[in-house]
Amino acid sequence: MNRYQLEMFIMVVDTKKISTAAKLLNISQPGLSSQIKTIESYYNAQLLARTKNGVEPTPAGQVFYRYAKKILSMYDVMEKEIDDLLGIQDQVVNIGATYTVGNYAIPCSIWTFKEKYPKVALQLEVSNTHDIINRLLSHKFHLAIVEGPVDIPEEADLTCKLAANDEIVFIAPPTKDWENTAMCSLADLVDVPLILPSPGSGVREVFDKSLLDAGMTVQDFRVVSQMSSIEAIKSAVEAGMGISLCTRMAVQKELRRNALWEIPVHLSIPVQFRIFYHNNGYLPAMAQRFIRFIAGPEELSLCEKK
Amino acid sequence: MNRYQLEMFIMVVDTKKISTAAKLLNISQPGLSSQIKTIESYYNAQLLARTKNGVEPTPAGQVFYRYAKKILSMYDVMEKEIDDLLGIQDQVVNIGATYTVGNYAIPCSIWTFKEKYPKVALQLEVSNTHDIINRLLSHKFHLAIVEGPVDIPEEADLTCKLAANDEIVFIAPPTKDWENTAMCSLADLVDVPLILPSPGSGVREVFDKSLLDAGMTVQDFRVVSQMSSIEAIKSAVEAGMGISLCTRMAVQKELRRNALWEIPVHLSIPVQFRIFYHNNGYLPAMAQRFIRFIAGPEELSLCEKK
DNA sequence: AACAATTACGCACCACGTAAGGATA
DNA sequence: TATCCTTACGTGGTGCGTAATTGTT
Repeated sequence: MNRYQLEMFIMVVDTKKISTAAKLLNISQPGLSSQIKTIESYYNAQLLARTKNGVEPTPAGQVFYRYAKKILSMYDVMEKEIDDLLGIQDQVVNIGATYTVGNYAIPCSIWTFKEKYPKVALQLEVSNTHDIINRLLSHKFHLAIVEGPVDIPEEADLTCKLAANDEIVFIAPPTKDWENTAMCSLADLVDVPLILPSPGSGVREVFDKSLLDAGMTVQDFRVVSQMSSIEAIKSAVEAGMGISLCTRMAVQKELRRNALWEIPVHLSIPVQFRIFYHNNGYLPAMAQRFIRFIAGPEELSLCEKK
Repeated sequence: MNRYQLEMFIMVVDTKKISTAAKLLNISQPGLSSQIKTIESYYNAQLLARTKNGVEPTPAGQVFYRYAKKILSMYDVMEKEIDDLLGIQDQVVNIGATYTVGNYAIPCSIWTFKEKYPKVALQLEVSNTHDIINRLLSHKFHLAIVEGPVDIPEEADLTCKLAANDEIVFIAPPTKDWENTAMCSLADLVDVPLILPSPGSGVREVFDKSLLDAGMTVQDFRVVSQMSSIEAIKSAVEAGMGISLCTRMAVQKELRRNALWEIPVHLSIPVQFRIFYHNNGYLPAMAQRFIRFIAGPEELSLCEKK
């Protein structure tokens, strides 16, 4: 029985679905299923009753749920007490992040992390992938968080961890033209005015790569503009200049309040948020805590709500 | 972080030595060392200070120790509460055990287990290895605990778990002749009157096998008697009929109060206590709890005190 | 020499991912 | 067909054992 299993079980009970819990935990659904089964056979008791659409805890499962939370909070309190002894609360952690990550994913995480360690100083700098990685390599950051593919020099001794999964969505202005758009393919969009993220941005890299897989290039589209700022892109789309694309996380709010509409495209383009840090370089304890907070299997953050 | 790691850390702090803790946990010393290191790097804090002979907890280690105990007890309380819901407290568990195990190792474990589950009915039957295994195979027992080598038919679908490690000791009457006996070899004992456990007993099997490795047989010794009852053997040795051998566990008390003396022999003869149960046969939840209690990595029992 | 811990290295198991199957609306 | 869970199976990471090294009494 380990901490991560408690975390997993709690997530399943909270979401009432193994599948969505798996998504939030960034693991596969069968993987989570089998973990649940491991827990159940440990107590040889059924903890979850499989309902028509999902699962719900049995009485024994409810007991487990209650104690799992207690035990996890006990772990947290312990860690905090240890941290008090170590005197690491006011350490400075320098974080480099790319635009999407730095503007949309990280702020909430920093906020949450600060609730745990109010005195910690998290210095966040946002730039493009290339720049961020370079500055990590020259030890300007303790850690870097980027989206999309990254070129790391062979000789660099970096650790890489998955922080979160997101996907690229196509966004359109909330006008009649785009009302109730049917599920479409990339080919259906080639004639529509398209605003692209500038080359070098993570989203653009992912998009280019996925076009390549589909046997297409950006040349095939009617590109009306390229912009590097995500806010600029969103404004342009809202203003009706064309459609565009970005990570779901970046337009979560707009989609929710219908400031932008999502174009349902048949192709799913996943984007990985990854965290990098020096393998053997000295890491302040607090930086390590933050890494675990973001990317550790047993803590979930990057405040994504699905 | 998992339950077993908490258990391990507690054991290390309690014994103040990684090596003896490893023995009690039935794992290798380097294995335990590396687990400790894993825990330390998880918090990236030193939890144990390496002293001249052993280790002692740092302040942070003491915090960890305190919470580890709390968390473990919370797990226990949870399990009990789940068991209440399952209504398994008064299940009957049939245990078969060989003489050494049944008379010396198990009783204390049963006692301890009953503290946890007062209403459980543990039926213990003691016989020789062959008989015990046969009756397990014909489902007369839920589980069997035996010492020494066991012949299991190919087709039998049994699970085997290590319950504990012990070793064979040579015992002599507490007389002048045996006072301050120097470390000796098997060869030095061939002319001494020897009382052997009957063939078929676990200890005898282990002994025969280890003689074989040394290129000897029982014929080489001056065997004055063979007895199946361990108590009879002990009485005979105490009465001065000769020397004999048995597991350390079986003569722990006598050695401590000097009713018997141990002959320090250069050869170490380990004895394994193993627990067997049907793989696919139905196991009452309580039997599974008992197995975990005896052989599970995260609970230690078989009340051996070293 | 005996004991205690660490380092190095290899194997074996298990967690987890992919793919396919079954059940329900 | 879409959703949700399970089963089957292959692979990589790691827990742990053996052996060798260092340090201490």
